[in-house]
Amino acid sequence: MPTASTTPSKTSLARQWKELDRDGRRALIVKVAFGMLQDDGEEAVTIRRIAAAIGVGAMTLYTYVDGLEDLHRQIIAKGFEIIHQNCSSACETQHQHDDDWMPGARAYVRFAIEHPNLYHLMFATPCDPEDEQFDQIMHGGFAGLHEAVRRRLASTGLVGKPLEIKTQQAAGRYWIALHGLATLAIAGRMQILHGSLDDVLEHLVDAVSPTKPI
Amino acid sequence: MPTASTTPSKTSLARQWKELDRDGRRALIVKVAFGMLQDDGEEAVTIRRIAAAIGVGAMTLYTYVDGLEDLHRQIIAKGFEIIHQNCSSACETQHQHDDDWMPGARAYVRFAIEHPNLYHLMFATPCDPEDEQFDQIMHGGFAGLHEAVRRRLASTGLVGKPLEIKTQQAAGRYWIALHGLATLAIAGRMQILHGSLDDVLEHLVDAVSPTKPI
DNA sequence: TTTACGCTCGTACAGTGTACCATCCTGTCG
DNA sequence: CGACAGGATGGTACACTGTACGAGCGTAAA
Repeated sequence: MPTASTTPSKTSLARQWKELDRDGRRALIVKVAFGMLQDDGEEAVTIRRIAAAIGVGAMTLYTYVDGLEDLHRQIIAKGFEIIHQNCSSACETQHQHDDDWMPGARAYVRFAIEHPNLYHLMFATPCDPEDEQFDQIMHGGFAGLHEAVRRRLASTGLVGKPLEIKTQQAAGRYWIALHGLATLAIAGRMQILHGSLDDVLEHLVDAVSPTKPI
Repeated sequence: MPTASTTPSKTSLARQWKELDRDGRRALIVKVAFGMLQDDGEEAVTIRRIAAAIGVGAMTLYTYVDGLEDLHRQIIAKGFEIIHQNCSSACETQHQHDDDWMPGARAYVRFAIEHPNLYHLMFATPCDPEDEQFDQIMHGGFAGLHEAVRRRLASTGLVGKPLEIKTQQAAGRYWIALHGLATLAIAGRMQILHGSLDDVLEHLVDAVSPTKPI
């Protein structure tokens, strides 16, 4: 009885597990947890459930992952990789001189809506400024957005000299708007706004995109 | 040894409890839970802990509250009341013909930053469109924001006829921006943006505020 | 062969929400 | 005044959670 679910069978996972080395097993754990987050929500991501899915004792996971929080960090890092990739490729597909801000914005919001549990985990998990690993991940994710904004501004002639701070601030506002829309949409709070999500997004991007030289 | 904590002593709560009627006890439970959320975070809001704080058995709470989810709903409703009140009074204090959008925006973001756990609970809790109680609460909260935006637009002459849909959409964008900033600030993600929070807020509000007649 | 080390996981502890049900208290009726 | 009914109370229990501890194991080095 094959199902449409992306979850591999337990026996398949057990076979994979046996053949993998340390890093591979670590990756497999994250992958399984990732799938569970996607399919069943954050509360379903449980050490015992993951272990059972792979076909291994619960305590075994602790040999490869430093507890549930660490596992969450791994999932978040993977999430930032994906969103970075999605938005980058969405920006690439348009012509360089096109000043259309929408494809990247749409890719961002679509990612959030298609991965609500993941997006929530990525941004609702509080991170302390001391954690340099988290800082690394965040900067990596934001760097992609900033780069896209910088190039777009350059292509439209809105920025002559490389005013890093200014473009970073503009990217920040862009990000804030996208993030606000994404989180409200995920939480099911968009129904009280009139108009389709795409319309809202378009007007929002229009409002927040720099139209004067900065 | 008096502390600065807002948490009343257990004996005091037990005394209150005895003197209260059904609704009063229900309100007391929500109040205690509210304080715990504020002081110790969402995970600390526990049936057993609340019951212990009041000095009553855990199962007793179920006579007044329909489980933890219902309790969360009560807290969320209280949160919307407060944010509505804060933003309204902030908007009132400025002159009617003043087109400054900042006081209300500042009040909104300040509320979120001063009540991070509450704000997170209010907006991260997914609500299904069927739940009309939730719908009621949401509409109440948003109505205040919409009203403020509508009056401001009217005072600046940007809207002649009462174009409800348009002003509601404008209010939606305003809200999305504030919400995005608030959630990123709460999650500690603002450090990678340059400039103070107030600067970011000012530029953001400037970008998202309607400047042409709509 | 002996020793050492890392992987595995059964057991256990301290939590969680909450269902069930015996007890008790209180208000009402005979 | 006594008896009964109904709601409030909370002890116990079940199914979960994360994870600490330590015993058993296979493999590799000495």
